[in-house]
Amino acid sequence: MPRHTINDVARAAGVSKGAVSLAFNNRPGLSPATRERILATARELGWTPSPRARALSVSRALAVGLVMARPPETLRADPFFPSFIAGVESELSKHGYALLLQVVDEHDDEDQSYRRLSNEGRVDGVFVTDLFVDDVRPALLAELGLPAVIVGPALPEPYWPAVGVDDKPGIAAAVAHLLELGHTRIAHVAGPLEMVHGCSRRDAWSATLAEAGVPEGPCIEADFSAEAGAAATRNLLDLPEPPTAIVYASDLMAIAGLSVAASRGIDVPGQLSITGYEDTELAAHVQPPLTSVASDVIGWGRAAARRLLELIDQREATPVDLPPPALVVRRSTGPAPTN
Amino acid sequence: MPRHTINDVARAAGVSKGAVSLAFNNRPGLSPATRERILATARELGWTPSPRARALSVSRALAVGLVMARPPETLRADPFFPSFIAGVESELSKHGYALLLQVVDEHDDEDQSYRRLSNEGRVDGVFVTDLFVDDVRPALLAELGLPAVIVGPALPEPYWPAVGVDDKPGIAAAVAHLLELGHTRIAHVAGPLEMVHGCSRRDAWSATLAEAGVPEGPCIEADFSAEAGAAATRNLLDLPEPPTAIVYASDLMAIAGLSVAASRGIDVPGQLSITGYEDTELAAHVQPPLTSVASDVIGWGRAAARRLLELIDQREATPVDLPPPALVVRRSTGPAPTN
DNA sequence: TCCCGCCACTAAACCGGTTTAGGTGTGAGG
DNA sequence: CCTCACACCTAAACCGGTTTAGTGGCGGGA
Repeated sequence: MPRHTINDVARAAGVSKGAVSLAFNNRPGLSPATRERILATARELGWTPSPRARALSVSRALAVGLVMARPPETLRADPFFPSFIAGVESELSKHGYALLLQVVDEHDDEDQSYRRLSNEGRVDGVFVTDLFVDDVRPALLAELGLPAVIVGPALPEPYWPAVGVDDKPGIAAAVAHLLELGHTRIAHVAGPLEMVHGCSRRDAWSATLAEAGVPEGPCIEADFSAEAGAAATRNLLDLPEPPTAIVYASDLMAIAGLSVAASRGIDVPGQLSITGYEDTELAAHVQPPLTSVASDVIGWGRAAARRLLELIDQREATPVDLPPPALVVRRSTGPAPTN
Repeated sequence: MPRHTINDVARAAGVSKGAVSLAFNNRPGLSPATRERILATARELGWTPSPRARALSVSRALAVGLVMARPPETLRADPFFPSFIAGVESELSKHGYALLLQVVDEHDDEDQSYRRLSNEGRVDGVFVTDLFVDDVRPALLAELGLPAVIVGPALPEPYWPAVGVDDKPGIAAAVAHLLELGHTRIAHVAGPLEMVHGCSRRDAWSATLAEAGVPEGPCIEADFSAEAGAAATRNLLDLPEPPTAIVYASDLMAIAGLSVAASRGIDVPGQLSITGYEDTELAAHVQPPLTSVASDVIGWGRAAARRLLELIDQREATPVDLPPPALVVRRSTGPAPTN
């Protein structure tokens, strides 16, 4: 069956196609009666304006892009994207927008990706995730004139539209929790420090300790992967004076760390307390259940999408208020060993 | 800067825009010299045909859709999609196609999603994942006339284009491995049996045991989530004669199971052997490292994309040959307890 | 009574490609 | 010398919407 077009609706309603367009974009210039008649006719015919044609004439793509630049290996276990995308989608679909996904392996390709998306006009805006400290992408996107929302903790330059849950309160809560339990040698297994969210979590850990007047424990840089988390843990435990608590920058690393401790016969939380970040589904189902930091990733996605659409339409930014990340205390944290 | 259009190129090359189109779709009717001149001019101007306009005139969307219908909660920890999407994308981008993503919470919404994607003409085809036994979607898509590729183990009706790694060999390998180790009470924690991949893994487990002449151990239906995996494990261990080995339909459930065993002081693999499915990154980093079944999900995504594009273009299907899933033996499996 | 302005609406141009129906120039065949 | 076919290219229609310029009718003020 050949789909209906605006012409069919116009003919059926006895008006010009211009009128149909006016009715559907509820623009002034039609009598209420005519408007209603047109809408009714369209409903009857089951007609809906074609995004393809609309996109061409309004010179908009009616889609936004998300480029995931991690190697698939790292991507595999990432619990963040599916939830984030769910939130994004729920907002986009309300406005007739679609989400275009790209996955590239190399960071070089990522630039190309944005370039192509932009000058093929496939998207009207993009999300930028996994920002690096000194990332070139904001500059690139500015040059391309492509609206972009940075997904992640706030940046130094506040004028760049970033939407994100500040991870500081989450990490701070974890550190505070450990301090309360009497720990004084609190280590950190960080994400890559060249990444903004790796760096900001490390800073939060460091700042919280400083505020409490407790000397900073050792910090090892890892890359959010289980492998690296395990290696970092081994290094920490091999220290002459190993920490009594480790704050990990991700659940994945924390779970790997848990397993390293177990394999060495180190009791968690008796001899070692461990906290994760992200509150993966699995966190509650490892042994012992992992204390972690949970944030509302879906709401975050929704907020980011809303902001991006505002940017595209050059509308005023509505303030986003996301709940701060919350510490979920489980059994991987306990009183500092007394010896 | 205003982007260039086909008209600019035509003018610059001193030809009509029709000629430019011919050159770019390398269609006959141009002398090699002219063709080359046009392409050179375009290259110089940095012009590339606009998918928007192309989509309108060829009546194609130049995009395909993927609808993820799981509740975000289940989606969160799913290691499948990111890799799969990476594979899909790598194939699509070669052909100027884009991937449109939708996430819906309810299965009812999923139908709506496909309907909308189809009759808004947003996509030329879709992937169908997480197929149910007696799923209505194939019928719906057939009715809509929307090309679709089912992602998952092969279906009863072979004429429906399905691309997937048959999970039978993987599960069979796991069961065979356990049998070799002397296990005779081998249980299964299944995915939802109303889902094709839940069902097919259960069947594979059952069939392999039958072929070996070993009586079927208990089978508990779960839903691929960690929570359900843990509950199922508790049930199995509470049996008067608990199994000595459990084959899980997913790593997530297996890891949760591992943790249940640990919390009860049951030694894995001394008293209980455990296998997962999917070979998540974490599998190698839990305690003990999990024996699991790995498949080439990226290659799978690539194959599915290739098939879908063929379907859309009404081309002949090139045979897909994906490596069968392979058993990765780690330390969660060992000889059956002797008592 | 005439003119002006406004409302409701239509006709046509436009977005940027593809595609089809010609149109021109050249060489071969009769 | 005329015709015909063919190779090469152009002009214009088309995809399905949006948008702008313009038209007809009607009420109100002078």
